[in-house]
Amino acid sequence: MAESMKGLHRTCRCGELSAANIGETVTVMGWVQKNRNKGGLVFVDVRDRSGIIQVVFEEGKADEELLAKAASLRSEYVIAVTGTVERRSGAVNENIATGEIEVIPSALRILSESETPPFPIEENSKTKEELRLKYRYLDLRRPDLQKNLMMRSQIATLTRQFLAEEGFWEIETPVLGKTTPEGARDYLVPSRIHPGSFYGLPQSPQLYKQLLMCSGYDRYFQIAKCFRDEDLRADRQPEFTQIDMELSFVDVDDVIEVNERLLAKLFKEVVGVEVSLPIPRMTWAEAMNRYGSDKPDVRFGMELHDVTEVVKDCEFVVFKGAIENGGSVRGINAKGQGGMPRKKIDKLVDFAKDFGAKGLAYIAIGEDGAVKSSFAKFMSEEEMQRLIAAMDGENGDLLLFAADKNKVVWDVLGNLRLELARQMELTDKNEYKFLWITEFPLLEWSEEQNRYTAMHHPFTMPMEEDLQYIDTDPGRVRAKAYDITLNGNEIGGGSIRIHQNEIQEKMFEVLGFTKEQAYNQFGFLLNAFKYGVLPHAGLAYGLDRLVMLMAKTDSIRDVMAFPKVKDASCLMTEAPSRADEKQLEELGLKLSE
RNA sequence: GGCCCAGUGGCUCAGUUGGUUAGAGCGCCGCCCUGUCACGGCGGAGGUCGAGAGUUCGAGUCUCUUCUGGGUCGCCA
Repeated sequence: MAESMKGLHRTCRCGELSAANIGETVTVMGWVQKNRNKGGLVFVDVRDRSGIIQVVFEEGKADEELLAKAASLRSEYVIAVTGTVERRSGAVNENIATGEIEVIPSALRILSESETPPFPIEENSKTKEELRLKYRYLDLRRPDLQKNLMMRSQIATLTRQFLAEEGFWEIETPVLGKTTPEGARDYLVPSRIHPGSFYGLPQSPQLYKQLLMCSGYDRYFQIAKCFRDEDLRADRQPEFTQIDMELSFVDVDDVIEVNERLLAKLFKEVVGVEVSLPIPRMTWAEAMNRYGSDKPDVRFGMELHDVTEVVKDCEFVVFKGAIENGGSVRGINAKGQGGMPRKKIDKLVDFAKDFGAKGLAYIAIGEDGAVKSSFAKFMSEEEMQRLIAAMDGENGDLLLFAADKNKVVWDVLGNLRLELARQMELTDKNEYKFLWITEFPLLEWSEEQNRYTAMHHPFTMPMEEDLQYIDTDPGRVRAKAYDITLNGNEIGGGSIRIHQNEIQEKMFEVLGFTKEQAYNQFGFLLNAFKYGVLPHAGLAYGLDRLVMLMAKTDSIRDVMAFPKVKDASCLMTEAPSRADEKQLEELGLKLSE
């Protein structure tokens, strides 16, 4: 039978008690973690978000009724205990923070009973995620999730504090906005008042924050919910949170400077990591050439070597063909992996094929210097030696080569490099290596759409010195865009925005928009730009991903309270669900099936 | 949309080349136990082996289909 807490007042949380409280009378409330009944002596562990405290019911000290009540406690009952804090008369438990004290109770109330939970409420759960997500409210009782969400809260609080001190105003922007065809697929919300019309949920507050700059708000930030209707990944959810900011009258260095100090503060205060400033910068071109990635993990080397020049005259058709088609031949050197069994190398070849490679050429150098290679028969001895030398190949090394269009070669070797690092255990989760990536290409050719698309977004400022190529060679134009990366993850990105109407219109033209289409979609921005628009720039972090890295987990779901599963549904609420006929009718919607 | 992995009592798992009545640990229920904290002792309950079809004298095990969850490619300005 559930009892009332009337007349009781919680004096502190369980884990807040220490030897300093010895002798005090306290009232704690929480969940029964464990009941250890020794007969005339009952130990009850009480848990709340702060930790665990042991309560000891002893025959003689506690009356018979109290002892019987204690014995009746089961896991996850909610109880209130009033008693005195005492030094443990038994052994100290070194494993918990309150291990040298215990509460000797004078009163016990059962505020709520509980069914046996479907899985144990404990740290380092081994229970399948599927079940934990169905009972997320129980999963969230576990200390590891509580720790992660506490860290998330701390990060949000520190961010607000820091940005406020730097002169940023926190301003909310609409969630019901205008749908835009550029970029990711929008979530649509039907309008009841305008049947057939839809709001789009924001993929980011991009346009609103630019307009706020136009309106003179100078510095804005928001911890903003964003939505993208695309397939999920371990680090991607359909709704996620950005730390979003925008600044007026600034250039690249200004944005980077304030953000470096923000990152340094967060890492220092939340995880005790000193970030040495300034954070190194690397151009996109250098990142691709050295690491095959625009978010390189620089905790380890294994850089790409461009060997196109070395092999350009050889008879190996794979290399030759790639070069003749305007591509390149590049390789990576997996140090000490020369003895890798053939089967494992074949697995790497399959891995490479997943990223578009037609194959993977290799040279395995034995400890004795004997060379095994998939293409040795097409090369002279001298060509082989030159290639090995170009790769810094030594005895015991495994050299892997990709030959194709640059984009494919980068992608294949960039990912292969990460896979090998994983196999060779070259990375350390406790090491944090930040890197800015700058000078991204402005545009990207889309085979599917047969046109250029914006690599960042259509409001990104081209680099002045490249503007001359925008008509003749648009792919060559670099952007004033920057990403902040950490250990091979993009944790944030931003750009200087276009603030000249003629450049903005030019941009839409290059993207294949007619003037009419551009005004139809973004007219409010283009119009705003007619009335005194200032230079401005911004940046946005993926908060979930940032917390994930700081909490050292592998899944974004571990740092969100109520995440969705792979097919974007929620196992707990069973959202999304079908709307009833009346709702659909009001919205003017008819389903086709 | 493609590919890969997993699904066996409440939880985590084992289950041999297809072969009697599918096991273990934890949890749960009952009894006992005054210093436990992974408490201990004794006893007990609990399974359509994700679902469906097929092969077979016989399927947890083999085949096909399907469902659920995870990872990933495409996709994600």
